[in-house]
Amino acid sequence: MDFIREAVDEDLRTGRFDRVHTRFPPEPNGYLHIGHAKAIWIDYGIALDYRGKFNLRFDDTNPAKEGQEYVDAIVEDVRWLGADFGGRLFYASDYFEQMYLWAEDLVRKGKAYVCDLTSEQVSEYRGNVNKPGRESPGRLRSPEENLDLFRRMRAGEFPDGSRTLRAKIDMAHPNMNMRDPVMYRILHTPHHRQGDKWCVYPMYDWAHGLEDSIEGVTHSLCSLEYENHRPLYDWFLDQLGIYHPRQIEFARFNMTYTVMSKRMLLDLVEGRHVKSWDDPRMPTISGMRRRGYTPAAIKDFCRRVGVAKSYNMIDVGMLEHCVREDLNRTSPRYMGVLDPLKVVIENFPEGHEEFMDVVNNPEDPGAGRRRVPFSRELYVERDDFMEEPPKKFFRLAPGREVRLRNAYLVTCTGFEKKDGKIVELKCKVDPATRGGDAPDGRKVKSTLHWVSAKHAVHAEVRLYDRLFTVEDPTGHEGKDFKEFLNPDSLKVVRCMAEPAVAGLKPGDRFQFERLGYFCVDPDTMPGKIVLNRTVELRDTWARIQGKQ
RNA sequence: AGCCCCGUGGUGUAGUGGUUAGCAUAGGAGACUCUGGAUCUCUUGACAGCAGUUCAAAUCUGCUCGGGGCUACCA
Repeated sequence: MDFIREAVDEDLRTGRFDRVHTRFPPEPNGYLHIGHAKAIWIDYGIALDYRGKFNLRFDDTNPAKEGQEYVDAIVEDVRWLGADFGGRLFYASDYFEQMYLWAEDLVRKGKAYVCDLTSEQVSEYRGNVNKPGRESPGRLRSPEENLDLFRRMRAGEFPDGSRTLRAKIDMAHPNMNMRDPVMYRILHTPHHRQGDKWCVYPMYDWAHGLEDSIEGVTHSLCSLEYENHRPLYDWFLDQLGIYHPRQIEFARFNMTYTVMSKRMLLDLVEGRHVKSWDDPRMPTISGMRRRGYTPAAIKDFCRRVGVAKSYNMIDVGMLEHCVREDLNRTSPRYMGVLDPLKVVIENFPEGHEEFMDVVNNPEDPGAGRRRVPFSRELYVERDDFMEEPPKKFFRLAPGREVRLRNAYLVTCTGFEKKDGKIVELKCKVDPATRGGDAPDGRKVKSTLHWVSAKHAVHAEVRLYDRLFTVEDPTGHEGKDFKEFLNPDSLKVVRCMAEPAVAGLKPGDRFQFERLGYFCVDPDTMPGKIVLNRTVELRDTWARIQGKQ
């Protein structure tokens, strides 16, 4: 039970509302990111918990920055996340006429006026936190004159920026938002849904409460930065005397090793530091989807992050934990080698091949089995062999016996070196251990993944690492966050995988045993498989190495 | 500086006058294991400070300190 649900409970108990209705109100000027997922799960989750309604509403009041591309992407992301808005998809721009009528209403009541100040003057007249503002000359005009001017603004008689409609509140208010905020600006810019119907557009503070009111929203949930706007939200609704929803603010979250603002994400895209909004390194919903994250993992993450009002920085490790937990249960396993080292099984006949019967997912008996070919020449992972193994290294080394997963126990009998680099391993199998167990019960300390050379499927694998080299790229004064971009955030390698991998389709997720979770990238074409590494498995050995 | 908000283990969060201050994650130790994965067990670690109210304070009050937000014709 978080503080928002407590407030909702209270409102229901006191009769302030007799139902619950929330909304998620994105501006279509960028792609959704993981922070939006949290907002969605608060909004939608509360609607679900209280059997209320949930709207997806585009807050499309600024045609200069918004576009249909973003609308489409956002709808797709919200659907994919699993927030079911049914037919409740709305647009603030559909309410422009009603908003305009209400604005005229305020003008008539003497609560709003047309201001002729330039934007620089408006800013100057506003004063600052220590100094009260000065009143605009427009304040003195009669309602009739203001009404005439406002109608002519709408009619397109004045150039962009020449006038605004402002609320008449208090130029000395300690809350800067109450110092006669601008309600409408003149903008001769076509709107992506309204075309050139309008040349005055409403500002957020004026529009948002009206949108909520029109839709019958009960709880208008938003982030902390709007706390100081609540008095204004309430003021407009009170002046109009219309249905009055309750705004409640919660803290958004930051995550280590990434950035979360639309502006910065746009900067990364436009500066070509990433390939696109859906680059798998991006914290965008589309990027995470492409990387292999699941809606369930993201939802679980949002649940664990919680809802509160304090500044917070979430360890990206938490997100990784959530996706591992989900994928561990649901992903079929395959074997693939990212850095191949050839192995010749000397006592295995040339040209002979066998098929090993393998469980697809040990966590899910229903996932079935498959057959994996085994032959004389194999690939194993290069770092699964050491010529001179340190203590605690349990994998292959000269004379040592290990298990090839689901196949045989093998012993390393020798290796070949060229220019100081190991190029080939020689091993022998114990034929009695077919399947992986020794009849005499002897144990080995390690199990390796492998791929039959002759049957191997080639794929391009994109290995992702954190986008930034520091936990908080925006927290270094005087430095641009892009200075901390990780030059190694993307590494592309070729991998050798077992044949079953050739049958996968874009979007399919799976585990490469011992390596991590991967998914098939949409760049995959006939004859070219492209895989993304979602996240590595927990790696105890890497930790031991790190300590040494 | 004016207004607003927030301070609980490393991180995130629960707690609503009486709790051995809970949970998750991360860290440590061990068990088990055909993934050094998963699973299981144990474990380190927190109420920003100072006063006050009270039999009793993380919880109520005041002050101090610390952090964040606000001064767009963006949202």
